[in-house]
Amino acid sequence: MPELPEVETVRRGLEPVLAGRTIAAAVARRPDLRRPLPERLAERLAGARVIGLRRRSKYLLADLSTDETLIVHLGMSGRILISGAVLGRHVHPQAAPQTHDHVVIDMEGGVRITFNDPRRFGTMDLWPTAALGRHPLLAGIGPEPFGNDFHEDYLVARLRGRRTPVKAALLDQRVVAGLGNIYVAEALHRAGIAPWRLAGRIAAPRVAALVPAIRAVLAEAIAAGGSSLRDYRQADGELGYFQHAFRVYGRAGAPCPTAGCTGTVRRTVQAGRSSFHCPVCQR
DNA sequence: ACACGACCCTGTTCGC
DNA sequence: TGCGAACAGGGTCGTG
Repeated sequence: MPELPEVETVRRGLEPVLAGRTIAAAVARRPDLRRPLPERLAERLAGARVIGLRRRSKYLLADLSTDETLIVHLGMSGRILISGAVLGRHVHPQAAPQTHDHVVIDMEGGVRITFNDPRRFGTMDLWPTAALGRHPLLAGIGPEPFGNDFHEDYLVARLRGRRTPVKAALLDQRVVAGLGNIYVAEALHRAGIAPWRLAGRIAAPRVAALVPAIRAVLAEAIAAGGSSLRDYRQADGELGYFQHAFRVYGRAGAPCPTAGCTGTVRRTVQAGRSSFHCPVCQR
Protein backbone atom coordinates (compact mmCIF):
# COMPACT_ATOMS: atom_id res chain seq x y z
CA MET A 1 0.00 0.00 0.00
CA PRO A 2 2.21 2.58 1.26
CA GLU A 3 3.71 5.12 -1.04
CA LEU A 4 5.55 8.23 0.07
CA PRO A 5 2.52 10.05 1.56
CA GLU A 6 1.48 7.04 3.63
CA VAL A 7 5.01 6.47 4.89
CA GLU A 8 5.36 10.14 5.76
CA THR A 9 2.03 9.97 7.58
CA VAL A 10 3.26 6.98 9.57
CA ARG A 11 6.49 8.82 10.35
CA ARG A 12 4.62 11.82 11.67
CA GLY A 13 2.43 9.61 13.80
CA LEU A 14 5.35 7.70 15.28
CA GLU A 15 7.77 10.55 15.87
CA PRO A 16 6.12 11.98 18.97
CA VAL A 17 5.94 8.62 20.72
CA LEU A 18 9.45 7.49 19.70
CA ALA A 19 11.81 10.44 19.47
CA GLY A 20 13.92 10.73 22.59
CA ARG A 21 12.46 7.54 24.07
CA THR A 22 14.29 4.35 24.92
CA ILE A 23 13.47 0.87 23.72
CA ALA A 24 12.81 -1.39 26.68
CA ALA A 25 12.54 -4.65 24.76
CA ALA A 26 11.91 -5.98 21.29
CA VAL A 27 10.69 -9.31 19.96
CA ALA A 28 11.02 -10.75 16.48
CA ARG A 29 8.22 -13.29 16.19
CA ARG A 30 9.58 -14.88 13.05
CA PRO A 31 13.08 -14.93 11.49
CA ASP A 32 12.26 -13.27 8.21
CA LEU A 33 9.94 -11.09 6.18
CA ARG A 34 10.73 -10.88 2.49
CA ARG A 35 14.36 -11.12 3.57
CA PRO A 36 15.83 -12.29 6.84
CA LEU A 37 15.40 -9.92 9.75
CA PRO A 38 18.67 -8.48 11.10
CA GLU A 39 20.81 -10.81 13.19
CA ARG A 40 20.09 -10.49 16.89
CA LEU A 41 17.50 -7.79 16.20
CA ALA A 42 16.01 -7.87 19.68
CA GLU A 43 19.36 -7.58 21.46
CA ARG A 44 20.53 -4.75 19.23
CA LEU A 45 17.37 -2.75 19.83
CA ALA A 46 16.98 -3.27 23.57
CA GLY A 47 18.26 -0.30 25.55
CA ALA A 48 18.74 1.90 22.51
CA ARG A 49 17.33 5.41 22.57
CA VAL A 50 15.56 6.62 19.42
CA ILE A 51 17.23 9.85 18.43
CA GLY A 52 14.93 10.69 15.57
CA LEU A 53 12.68 9.31 12.86
CA ARG A 54 13.37 10.14 9.24
CA ARG A 55 11.94 9.07 5.91
CA ARG A 56 13.83 8.36 2.71
CA SER A 57 11.61 7.44 -0.22
CA LYS A 58 9.27 4.75 1.16
CA TYR A 59 11.68 3.79 3.94
CA LEU A 60 11.32 4.77 7.58
CA LEU A 61 14.65 5.38 9.29
CA ALA A 62 14.92 5.32 13.08
CA ASP A 63 18.30 6.64 14.20
CA LEU A 64 19.40 4.97 17.43
CA SER A 65 21.81 5.95 20.18
CA THR A 66 23.80 2.82 19.31
CA ASP A 67 24.93 4.53 16.09
CA GLU A 68 22.77 2.15 14.12
CA THR A 69 19.65 3.03 12.14
CA LEU A 70 16.61 0.79 11.99
CA ILE A 71 15.44 0.68 8.38
CA VAL A 72 11.80 -0.27 7.80
CA HIS A 73 9.94 -0.76 4.53
CA LEU A 74 6.23 -1.52 4.68
CA GLY A 75 6.01 -3.38 1.39
CA MET A 76 2.44 -3.76 0.15
CA SER A 77 0.59 -4.64 3.30
CA GLY A 78 2.83 -3.50 6.15
CA ARG A 79 1.38 -1.44 9.00
CA ILE A 80 2.85 0.01 12.13
CA LEU A 81 0.48 0.26 15.05
CA ILE A 82 0.85 2.15 18.30
CA SER A 83 -0.74 0.79 21.43
CA GLY A 84 -0.37 1.31 25.14
CA ALA A 85 -0.56 5.05 24.55
CA VAL A 86 -2.86 7.99 25.02
CA LEU A 87 -3.29 9.55 21.60
CA GLY A 88 -5.50 12.57 21.41
CA ARG A 89 -8.78 11.54 22.99
CA HIS A 90 -8.12 7.84 22.39
CA VAL A 91 -6.56 5.46 24.84
CA HIS A 92 -5.06 2.45 23.15
CA PRO A 93 -4.46 -0.50 25.42
CA GLN A 94 -1.25 -2.41 24.80
CA ALA A 95 -2.26 -4.82 22.09
CA ALA A 96 -1.95 -8.57 22.39
CA PRO A 97 -0.04 -9.94 19.39
CA GLN A 98 -2.24 -10.78 16.41
CA THR A 99 -1.65 -12.88 13.35
CA HIS A 100 1.07 -11.31 11.18
CA ASP A 101 2.43 -9.18 14.03
CA HIS A 102 6.06 -9.88 13.15
CA VAL A 103 8.04 -7.44 15.27
CA VAL A 104 6.93 -5.94 18.57
CA ILE A 105 8.88 -3.11 20.20
CA ASP A 106 8.08 -1.98 23.74
CA MET A 107 9.23 1.47 24.72
CA GLU A 108 10.05 2.52 28.25
CA GLY A 109 6.88 4.11 29.59
CA GLY A 110 4.54 1.51 28.11
CA VAL A 111 4.10 2.42 24.46
CA ARG A 112 4.10 -0.60 22.19
CA ILE A 113 5.03 -0.43 18.48
CA THR A 114 3.86 -3.37 16.39
CA PHE A 115 4.91 -4.16 12.83
CA ASN A 116 2.19 -6.16 11.12
CA ASP A 117 2.52 -7.34 7.53
CA PRO A 118 0.31 -10.15 6.16
CA ARG A 119 2.06 -10.48 2.81
CA ARG A 120 5.55 -10.06 4.28
CA PHE A 121 6.76 -7.93 1.37
CA GLY A 122 8.10 -5.54 3.97
CA THR A 123 11.74 -5.31 4.99
CA MET A 124 13.66 -4.44 8.12
CA ASP A 125 17.38 -3.94 8.65
CA LEU A 126 19.88 -2.39 11.03
CA TRP A 127 22.81 -0.49 9.58
CA PRO A 128 25.47 1.93 10.84
CA THR A 129 23.95 5.40 10.70
CA ALA A 130 27.13 6.97 9.35
CA ALA A 131 27.11 4.59 6.37
CA LEU A 132 23.39 4.66 5.65
CA GLY A 133 23.91 6.03 2.16
CA ARG A 134 25.77 2.85 1.28
CA HIS A 135 23.01 0.51 2.35
CA PRO A 136 22.10 -1.66 -0.66
CA LEU A 137 18.43 -0.76 -0.37
CA LEU A 138 19.07 2.97 -0.19
CA ALA A 139 22.17 3.54 -2.30
CA GLY A 140 20.50 3.71 -5.69
CA ILE A 141 17.41 5.69 -4.81
CA GLY A 142 16.82 8.90 -6.74
CA PRO A 143 16.08 12.39 -5.43
CA GLU A 144 13.30 13.10 -2.99
CA PRO A 145 10.42 14.77 -4.83
CA PHE A 146 10.45 17.71 -2.43
CA GLY A 147 14.23 18.04 -2.44
CA ASN A 148 16.34 20.55 -4.32
CA ASP A 149 17.80 17.84 -6.54
CA PHE A 150 14.42 17.09 -8.10
CA HIS A 151 13.61 19.76 -10.64
CA GLU A 152 12.47 20.22 -14.22
CA ASP A 153 15.91 20.06 -15.83
CA TYR A 154 16.81 16.95 -13.86
CA LEU A 155 13.70 15.04 -14.88
CA VAL A 156 13.96 16.06 -18.53
CA ALA A 157 17.58 14.90 -18.62
CA ARG A 158 16.82 11.71 -16.70
CA LEU A 159 14.04 10.62 -19.05
CA ARG A 160 15.81 11.65 -22.25
CA GLY A 161 16.33 8.66 -24.52
CA ARG A 162 14.33 6.26 -22.41
CA ARG A 163 12.08 4.01 -24.43
CA THR A 164 10.12 2.75 -21.49
CA PRO A 165 6.56 3.93 -20.82
CA VAL A 166 6.58 7.07 -18.69
CA LYS A 167 4.57 5.24 -16.03
CA ALA A 168 7.33 2.65 -15.64
CA ALA A 169 9.97 5.39 -15.59
CA LEU A 170 8.23 7.21 -12.73
CA LEU A 171 7.78 3.97 -10.81
CA ASP A 172 11.56 3.47 -11.09
CA GLN A 173 12.83 4.57 -7.69
CA ARG A 174 16.19 5.53 -9.21
CA VAL A 175 14.46 8.29 -11.18
CA VAL A 176 12.47 9.81 -8.35
CA ALA A 177 11.89 8.48 -4.86
CA GLY A 178 8.61 7.49 -3.33
CA LEU A 179 6.09 7.19 -6.15
CA GLY A 180 3.96 4.06 -6.52
CA ASN A 181 1.06 2.92 -8.63
CA ILE A 182 -1.48 5.36 -7.19
CA TYR A 183 0.46 8.58 -7.22
CA VAL A 184 2.05 7.95 -10.61
CA ALA A 185 -1.46 7.63 -12.06
CA GLU A 186 -2.57 10.79 -10.31
CA ALA A 187 0.51 12.80 -11.30
CA LEU A 188 0.28 11.74 -14.95
CA HIS A 189 -3.36 12.78 -15.04
CA ARG A 190 -2.57 16.17 -13.59
CA ALA A 191 0.20 16.64 -16.15
CA GLY A 192 -2.02 15.50 -19.03
CA ILE A 193 0.33 12.69 -20.07
CA ALA A 194 -0.84 9.18 -21.01
CA PRO A 195 0.89 6.46 -18.99
CA TRP A 196 1.87 4.37 -22.01
CA ARG A 197 3.72 7.24 -23.72
CA LEU A 198 7.44 6.54 -24.06
CA ALA A 199 9.35 8.64 -21.57
CA GLY A 200 12.03 9.78 -23.97
CA ARG A 201 9.55 10.93 -26.58
CA ILE A 202 7.59 13.39 -24.52
CA ALA A 203 8.34 17.06 -25.26
CA ALA A 204 10.52 18.64 -22.58
CA PRO A 205 7.93 21.19 -21.38
CA ARG A 206 5.44 18.38 -20.80
CA VAL A 207 7.99 16.34 -18.85
CA ALA A 208 8.77 19.47 -16.85
CA ALA A 209 5.10 19.78 -15.98
CA LEU A 210 5.36 16.47 -14.16
CA VAL A 211 7.53 18.02 -11.47
CA PRO A 212 4.89 20.37 -10.02
CA ALA A 213 2.22 17.72 -10.64
CA ILE A 214 4.12 15.15 -8.60
CA ARG A 215 4.81 17.62 -5.82
CA ALA A 216 1.22 18.80 -5.69
CA VAL A 217 -0.37 15.37 -5.51
CA LEU A 218 2.07 14.17 -2.86
CA ALA A 219 1.68 17.33 -0.77
CA GLU A 220 -2.10 17.12 -0.90
CA ALA A 221 -2.02 13.45 0.04
CA ILE A 222 0.27 14.08 3.00
CA ALA A 223 -1.98 16.91 4.14
CA ALA A 224 -4.93 14.51 4.03
CA GLY A 225 -3.10 11.93 6.11
CA GLY A 226 -2.46 9.60 3.19
CA SER A 227 -4.86 7.21 1.53
CA SER A 228 -6.69 4.56 3.52
CA LEU A 229 -7.29 1.80 1.02
CA ARG A 230 -8.79 -1.42 2.26
CA ASP A 231 -8.16 -1.44 5.99
CA TYR A 232 -5.02 0.63 5.93
CA ARG A 233 -4.82 3.17 8.71
CA GLN A 234 -2.36 5.62 10.14
CA ALA A 235 -0.20 4.57 13.04
CA ASP A 236 -2.62 6.10 15.54
CA GLY A 237 -5.52 4.14 14.04
CA GLU A 238 -6.99 7.12 12.22
CA LEU A 239 -7.99 6.90 8.57
CA GLY A 240 -6.35 8.99 5.88
CA TYR A 241 -8.69 10.73 3.50
CA PHE A 242 -6.83 11.23 0.25
CA GLN A 243 -8.47 8.31 -1.51
CA HIS A 244 -11.58 10.48 -1.78
CA ALA A 245 -9.49 12.93 -3.80
CA PHE A 246 -8.23 10.40 -6.35
CA ARG A 247 -8.98 11.76 -9.82
CA VAL A 248 -8.33 8.57 -11.80
CA TYR A 249 -6.95 5.79 -9.59
CA GLY A 250 -9.63 3.16 -9.03
CA ARG A 251 -12.19 5.28 -10.92
CA ALA A 252 -12.66 3.34 -14.16
CA GLY A 253 -15.92 4.38 -15.85
CA ALA A 254 -16.18 7.64 -13.97
CA PRO A 255 -16.25 10.96 -15.83
CA CYS A 256 -12.86 12.61 -16.03
CA PRO A 257 -12.67 15.28 -13.33
CA THR A 258 -10.64 17.68 -15.45
CA ALA A 259 -12.63 20.88 -15.96
CA GLY A 260 -14.29 20.85 -19.36
CA CYS A 261 -13.08 17.35 -20.22
CA THR A 262 -15.70 14.97 -21.61
CA GLY A 263 -13.60 11.83 -21.21
CA THR A 264 -14.21 8.72 -19.15
CA VAL A 265 -11.54 7.23 -16.92
CA ARG A 266 -10.19 3.97 -18.29
CA ARG A 267 -8.44 1.09 -16.60
CA THR A 268 -5.71 -0.63 -18.55
CA VAL A 269 -2.99 -3.08 -17.56
CA GLN A 270 0.67 -2.20 -17.93
CA ALA A 271 3.39 -4.62 -16.93
CA GLY A 272 0.79 -6.62 -15.03
CA ARG A 273 -0.46 -3.72 -12.94
CA SER A 274 -3.52 -1.52 -13.24
CA SER A 275 -3.22 1.86 -14.86
CA PHE A 276 -5.90 4.50 -14.84
CA HIS A 277 -6.07 7.42 -17.22
CA CYS A 278 -8.36 9.66 -19.22
CA PRO A 279 -7.93 9.02 -22.95
CA VAL A 280 -9.23 12.49 -23.79
CA CYS A 281 -7.08 14.84 -21.70
CA GLN A 282 -4.03 12.59 -21.30
CA ARG A 283 -1.96 12.28 -24.44
C1' DA B 1 21.50 -1.07 -20.91
C1' DC B 2 16.93 -1.96 -20.97
C1' DA B 3 12.28 -4.09 -20.88
C1' DC B 4 9.41 -7.68 -19.44
C1' DG B 5 7.57 -11.49 -16.91
C1' DA B 6 7.85 -14.35 -12.93
C1' DC B 7 8.09 -14.40 -8.27
C1' DC B 8 7.72 -13.39 -3.24
C1' DC B 9 2.92 -14.05 0.27
C1' DT B 10 -1.75 -13.60 2.23
C1' DG B 11 -6.29 -11.75 2.17
C1' DT B 12 -10.33 -9.98 -0.14
C1' DT B 13 -13.44 -9.61 -3.83
C1' DC B 14 -15.74 -11.13 -7.89
C1' DG B 15 -17.90 -14.23 -11.21
C1' DC B 16 -19.95 -18.59 -11.97
C1' DT C 1 -23.16 -20.97 -0.24
C1' DG C 2 -18.90 -22.69 -2.37
C1' DC C 3 -14.96 -22.36 -5.07
C1' DG C 4 -11.41 -20.85 -8.07
C1' DA C 5 -9.62 -16.77 -10.39
C1' DA C 6 -8.28 -12.25 -10.25
C1' DC C 7 -6.50 -8.63 -7.87
C1' DA C 8 -4.05 -5.64 -4.22
C1' DG C 9 -0.35 0.22 -2.35
C1' DG C 10 6.07 -3.14 -2.94
C1' DG C 11 10.57 -4.58 -4.93
C1' DT C 12 13.99 -8.16 -6.93
C1' DC C 13 15.67 -11.37 -10.07
C1' DG C 14 16.51 -13.78 -14.32
C1' DT C 15 15.96 -13.72 -19.23
C1' DG C 16 15.97 -12.14 -23.87
